[in-house]
Amino acid sequence: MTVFIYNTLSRQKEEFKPINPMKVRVYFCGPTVYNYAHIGNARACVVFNLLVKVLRYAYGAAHVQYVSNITDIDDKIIEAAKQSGEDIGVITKKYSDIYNADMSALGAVQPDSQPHATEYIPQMLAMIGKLIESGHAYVAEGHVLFSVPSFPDYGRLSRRNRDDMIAGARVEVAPYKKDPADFVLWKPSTPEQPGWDSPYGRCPENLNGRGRPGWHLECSAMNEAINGNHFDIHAGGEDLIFPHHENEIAQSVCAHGGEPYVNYWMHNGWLTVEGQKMSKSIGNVVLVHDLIKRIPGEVIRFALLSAHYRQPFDWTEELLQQSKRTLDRYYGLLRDVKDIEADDIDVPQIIAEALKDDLNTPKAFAELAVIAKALSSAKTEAEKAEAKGALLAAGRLIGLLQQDAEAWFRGDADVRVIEQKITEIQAARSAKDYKKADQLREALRQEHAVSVSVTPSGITWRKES
RNA sequence: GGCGCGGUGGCAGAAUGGCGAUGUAGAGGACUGCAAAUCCUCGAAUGCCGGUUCGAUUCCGGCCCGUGCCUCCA
Repeated sequence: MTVFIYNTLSRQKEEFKPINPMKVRVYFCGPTVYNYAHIGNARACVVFNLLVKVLRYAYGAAHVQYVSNITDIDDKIIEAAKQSGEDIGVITKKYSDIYNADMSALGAVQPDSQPHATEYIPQMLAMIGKLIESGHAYVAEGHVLFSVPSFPDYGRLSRRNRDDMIAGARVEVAPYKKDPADFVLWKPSTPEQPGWDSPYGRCPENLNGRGRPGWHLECSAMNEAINGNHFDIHAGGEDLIFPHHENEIAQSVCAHGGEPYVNYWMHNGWLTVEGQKMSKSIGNVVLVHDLIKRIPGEVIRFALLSAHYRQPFDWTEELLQQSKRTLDRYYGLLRDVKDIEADDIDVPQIIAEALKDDLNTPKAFAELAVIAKALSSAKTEAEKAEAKGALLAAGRLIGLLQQDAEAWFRGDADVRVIEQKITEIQAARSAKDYKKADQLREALRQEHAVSVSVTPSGITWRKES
């Protein structure tokens, strides 16, 4: 039952104690939708999706609430709209749909709730109102700013103090900030920019007071509305520790009279591509959307989970190919026992324990390999049924190996045509006309990218990728 | 400059105060008309220097190397 989680707040692995075990609440910082999701976005999504699966396994599916947002108002989106000439709503709809489709392809389940920032503007304004009232925020030149000195605990998550931040600041401090560390809750919009009516920022340039939220505010407001003032787990990439999550804590705690915000903060490690930082300027951004055109999503999922989520992770073509080979092997084993009914058993405890121990997926994968070994070397039907059951149960929890084994190897091949050729090969082999059989095999490879294997129980084939 | 993370066999990647998993790649063998798959066997690793200890890869200190955040970022 016990789940252990590495908590960024304490920088230690801790036993997870839910506020209410009947309703464990998890929030994962979702994407800003103005572009395709890249493999780094996918890592975070897949990892914390697995966390939700593991929590559901431990606490019961009905007792875990998984919330992940869509940021659909942001200056980057405004910029993208200007560039493409498309309406902001069109862009955000398009890319949030693509995001969800791409993540589904990686076996990520949809969150129970996927709030959009623009649906929570009234809640954000209400929160701003509370912060101003309580002296934690102030209005200046059309902006509303959070007053960092008003929150003594500021910096606890990211372990930095204000003096350090000011000393290391690389950006010029906006003149309207009372304190250099203060951050924006609300900012004025020009007539062309999207904006919502607000009591703030009425000035000669902005007579109607229209404005838009700062980046950090949405998560605080949406969590307040959906997860409550105080909930269990908040997750995201490690780059979000500062300033995003630090600021969220400040807003939420101060808006709620000092009530704690989140008990466990989880952050996944950064990802590089072939040893380099992924960046547009290098041109090595790996998009999930492109990847799934040539590789099964399950292979990508396997690759992403092959390293521990907090470790730095290098995304390489070799890793991808190795992941493919491993899954091929497992599905091959499952295909060999396709006529044996799997025992209906629970997830092997050693695997469940590994996953409950701060998502130790490499350990879980190692044990998966041990089970696969047991399956491949099983002698009796009973042994095979048991090992098959264990492999499938473990795969179900991790989100792997749930496809039909035959279908896995067929890919997009034309089954009828291939099967016809296989029959011909079979006939040639029966007649011991190996030359003809080999010619037919070679033809299948050339024309259909299909490789044929002869096994004691018959001929199998697979589509090569 | 401030804060943080990492350095384990060719590669990937866990764990651990005392026998260092697992996968992959490699070598040999079995099986096979051939090939593939599978099975059996094998070699191969804790960045450097100190300290604590009977014993350190693990704990502590220093160093080197790599890397992230401090500005939008998963």
